[in-house]
Amino acid sequence: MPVSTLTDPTLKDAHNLINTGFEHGEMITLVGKCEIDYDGRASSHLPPGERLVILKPDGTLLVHGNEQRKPVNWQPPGSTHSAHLSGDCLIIESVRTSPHEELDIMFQMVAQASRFGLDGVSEFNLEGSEEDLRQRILADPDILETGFSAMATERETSAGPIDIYGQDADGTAIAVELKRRRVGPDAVGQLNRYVEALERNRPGKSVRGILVAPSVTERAKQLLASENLEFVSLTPEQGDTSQPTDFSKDAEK
Amino acid sequence: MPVSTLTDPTLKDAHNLINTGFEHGEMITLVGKCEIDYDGRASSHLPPGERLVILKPDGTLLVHGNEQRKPVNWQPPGSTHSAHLSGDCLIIESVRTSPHEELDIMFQMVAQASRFGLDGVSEFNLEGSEEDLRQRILADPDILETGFSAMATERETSAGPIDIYGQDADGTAIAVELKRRRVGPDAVGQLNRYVEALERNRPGKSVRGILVAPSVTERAKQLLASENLEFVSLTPEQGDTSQPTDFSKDAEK
DNA sequence: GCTTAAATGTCGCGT
DNA sequence: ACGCGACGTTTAAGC
Repeated sequence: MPVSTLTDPTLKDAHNLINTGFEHGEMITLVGKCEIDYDGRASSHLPPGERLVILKPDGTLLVHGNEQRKPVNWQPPGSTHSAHLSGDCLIIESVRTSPHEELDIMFQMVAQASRFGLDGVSEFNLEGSEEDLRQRILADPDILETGFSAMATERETSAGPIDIYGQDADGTAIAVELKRRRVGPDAVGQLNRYVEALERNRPGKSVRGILVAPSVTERAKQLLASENLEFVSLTPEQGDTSQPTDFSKDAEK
Repeated sequence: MPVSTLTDPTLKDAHNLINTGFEHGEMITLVGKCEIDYDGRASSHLPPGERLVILKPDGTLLVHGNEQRKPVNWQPPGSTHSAHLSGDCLIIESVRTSPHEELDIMFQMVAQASRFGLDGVSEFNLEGSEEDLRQRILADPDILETGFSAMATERETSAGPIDIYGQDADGTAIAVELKRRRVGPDAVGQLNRYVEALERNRPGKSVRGILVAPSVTERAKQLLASENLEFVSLTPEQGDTSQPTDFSKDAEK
């Protein structure tokens, strides 16, 4: 796993390293003082400052400062990168199409330039997702409500797809919206759209709407009540008995 | 702007560099082969593979592969990092509290280790945000609708804050929801929640709801119609006459 | 600290 | 390519 690193290189040497990295489809990192312009979905300008710049072979570009998880500037995968020297600056240009977005990084000084290859993507499985919550309910529908039976997942309505569509012991239709974590008003609005869409399609017949999540906020609880929707507390993970002290914040139906 | 870099260091030397970086409040980057476990809001495991790891002095941790804008694993700012040698591994531990989240990175091999300081945050102003759109309307309310007058921004309702609350030439109340880009059903649901909250609070009096965005999707248009809500096409930027070919996709009131 | 909604959100999946 | 919704969303602002 070879890494080529230049410390305090001339801009010309940094430029050469970058181009070699491009040719080999490698990762490139640059540390130095630079000024940055972005124009695309929005636009921004960063005055000269010290940053870490990362170029990935898939066209991703990241600019990181010394704080925050989010890059201060970036380009998404698929962008096209190029580097050139102009006067006393090393300029990195990144262009994306559809939508058109452009990012220009002007380096006054490069303190470090590196290039290296990384192996491809490896197996990665995340546990605790909304999909896990769905599987939990489909495997044992009674945990949602005694007598519940699932009839479809991702059932289409004019307002969008319902996570689980089913019926209760009486045969009344139920729309179930799943959330992996505590929810606010947005999730209630989502469920409400689906229920209203179903009711518009089957006039006269009522449809129950059930929001399934670990818990709901107070405002969401009020909205559920005013829309005549229901809530069932479930987590994606089976034996999740976390935060017993937070029990007071769990909203019940 | 001093950068200390080690190429193909022993794990012991890499360990020393990391601890020195911690002491000095510096950025640290590591390139090497590692295995990663995460447990917190969800949980995941990454088998051994080559990655770029970034540690920021504010407690941020990023793990990047050779693709994607998003890190494959991370810890948010405020996390606590530590490094130690264990057998033939260099282990980085990161812990976050509230919620408790833990990330363990086990390096089998380090190809590059660096530490360097970056100067603080600098001026950064983004243009084209929803706030810009709001300013545009407040400066000239007629661009929304002739006779419109704004009475409040972020006006609170039982369903949440309305972007702009005002009235039309007839004195009828209007809730305005702003979006900086083309919107889907979620934005319609949001506006609808606000309008219904206002109507619940002032029974008998009707409230108009206007969604302001560059354009809406077809489904959103249908939802607007079924909820009796309106749409006005505006962009955050003044002279934004982009995508004339997309005009057919702009929904009109 | 919790809630709420914006974001250059990003990302994957479906049409 | 666009629509749609999940995401360990992250982040900021208000309370």
